[in-house]
Amino acid sequence: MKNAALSELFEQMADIMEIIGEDRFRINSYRRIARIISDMPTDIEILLATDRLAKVPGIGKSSLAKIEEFFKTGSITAHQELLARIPPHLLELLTIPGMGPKGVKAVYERLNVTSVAELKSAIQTGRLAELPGFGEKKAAAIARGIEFLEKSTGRIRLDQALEAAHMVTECLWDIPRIERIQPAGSLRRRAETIGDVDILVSARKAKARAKGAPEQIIQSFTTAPFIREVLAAGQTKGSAVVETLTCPVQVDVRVVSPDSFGAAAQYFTGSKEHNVRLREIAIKAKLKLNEYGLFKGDKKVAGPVEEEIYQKLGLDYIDPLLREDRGEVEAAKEHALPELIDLADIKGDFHAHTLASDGSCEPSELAEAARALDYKYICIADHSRSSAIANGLSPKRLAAQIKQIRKLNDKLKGITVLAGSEVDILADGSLDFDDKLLADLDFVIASIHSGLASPREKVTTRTLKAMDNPYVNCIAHPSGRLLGQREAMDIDMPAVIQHAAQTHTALEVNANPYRLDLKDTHCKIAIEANVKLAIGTDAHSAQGLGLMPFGVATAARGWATKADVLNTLTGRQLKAWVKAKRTK
DNA sequence: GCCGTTTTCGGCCCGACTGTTTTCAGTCG
Repeated sequence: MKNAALSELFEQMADIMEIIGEDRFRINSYRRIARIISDMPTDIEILLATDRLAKVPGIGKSSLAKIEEFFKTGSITAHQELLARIPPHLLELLTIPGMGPKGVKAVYERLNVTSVAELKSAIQTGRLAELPGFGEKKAAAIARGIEFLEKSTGRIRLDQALEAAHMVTECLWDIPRIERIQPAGSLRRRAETIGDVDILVSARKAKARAKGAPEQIIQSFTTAPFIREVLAAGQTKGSAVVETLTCPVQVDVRVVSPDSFGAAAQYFTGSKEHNVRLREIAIKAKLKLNEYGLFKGDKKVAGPVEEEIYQKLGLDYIDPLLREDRGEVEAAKEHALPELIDLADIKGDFHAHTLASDGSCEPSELAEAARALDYKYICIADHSRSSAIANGLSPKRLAAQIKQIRKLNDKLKGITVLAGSEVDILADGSLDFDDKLLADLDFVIASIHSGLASPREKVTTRTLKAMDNPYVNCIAHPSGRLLGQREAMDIDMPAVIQHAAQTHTALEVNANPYRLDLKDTHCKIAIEANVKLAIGTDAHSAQGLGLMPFGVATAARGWATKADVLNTLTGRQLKAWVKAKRTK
């Protein structure tokens, strides 16, 4: 699948066009195309071959020709021509915070700077500060930007963003007269990774310079003990780097007035693309939408309450989890939004490890923790023998564990422990345990833990073959990715989804914030193909069961309703669901 | 470059903060 590579080409063309000063609307459409392609859950080559690509909004004749050329020749002439106009490493300068296209153009044309290293030296020798439009402070800011870039790992995981948000929120609640605090941005949308954390605050009116006045709120934030560096501190906006246990996180705090709180929440939650769609609708209705409210002329028609913004635009309320411009605006118009799965719908967890493999709890402790969460069942799914590094169970040890779990269930009330396994899918697609043993289990999840870098054909066939087994109920972490650490396998996900539908196999939504696998867009095509999602925390401890909300959010971002998620079944319904495949 | 229930031409989202500026451009989200 070449979506990512192709998207990158369009992004690069847009970057270069910005530096050389092309028409900004033209640039925008290139960026839009890049996003459409990277968001696309299906292989773009297939869309192209089946004449469906031309129907995708945002892709016109010109870009269609470029995409065709890409698949015919492996490159795009227009891209090559643009590349030839700038030095090879110039685009890297754009990734430096504080350096935009105009800045890059200036340092290149006037100082002949063509790389980050050369820019560094231009700062050190003072040449950058002398450049018109620059100055001492700007040069220093760019130097810090380079330093930040060299240290930072880019985007952070959801759990890390939540930790930073929690630290700042706790500190803000200490300020008198604070009324509301609302994390916004990609964190509120529960995107799989987060760039920076946005937090909105409103306070009851306070006298100027009193605690609770906007500037004072920003000051309380930027002088908090966990702040490593202040990036900006204005009247209503503060931006700073928060030092969390695991990593530095950029946090933006914005103070908004209560009568604009809903509009601000809408605006700062995004996504950018979703907001652009909303503003287009506003303009067509002769309204103006900004972070202060929805206006008809000078009159504010909505502002304090987020729901009212949508209502006044003629839309059903759109859950933040759906605000990605992936069809939610159209659905809201037609009253066709899904009723999203909610944490309260979850009746059990399909993926937990015990001391028997690499977990830290006994089954009984996990059962207690699951009961505390109001679950009806929890599936113990320890590793199988091939995952030797995780102390995977031999057939003999698994048989003993099954007995142990049956015994435990005799004693337990209100919760059922399901005997399961996270059985390894071996290199040839066969499983680590024979069918006879698997038949004794209540629920079987199968997954790949080795050879993740194998070619597409291989990993795909392995997964498809595993699904053919009548005892495999679910494929765990189907892509194998670890956010920020390991790329997903090159697996043909549409084929996996199609086969899951045919074989009555669920696909896991692994709730661990490192994984979130299936990812949101794949969840959506799985649901459209009538495949059930099984959310599993992959817990290695009792606390690990608490990761469930990440999985629920990811499924919901893929438009999952209660009916799409296996975890909402009662124990009895689940048993019937498992049996249906075995007796097929 | 894309698009059309005002449009096949002429539009295309909006504001805060910063720094370098004597009134605004660049960057960011």
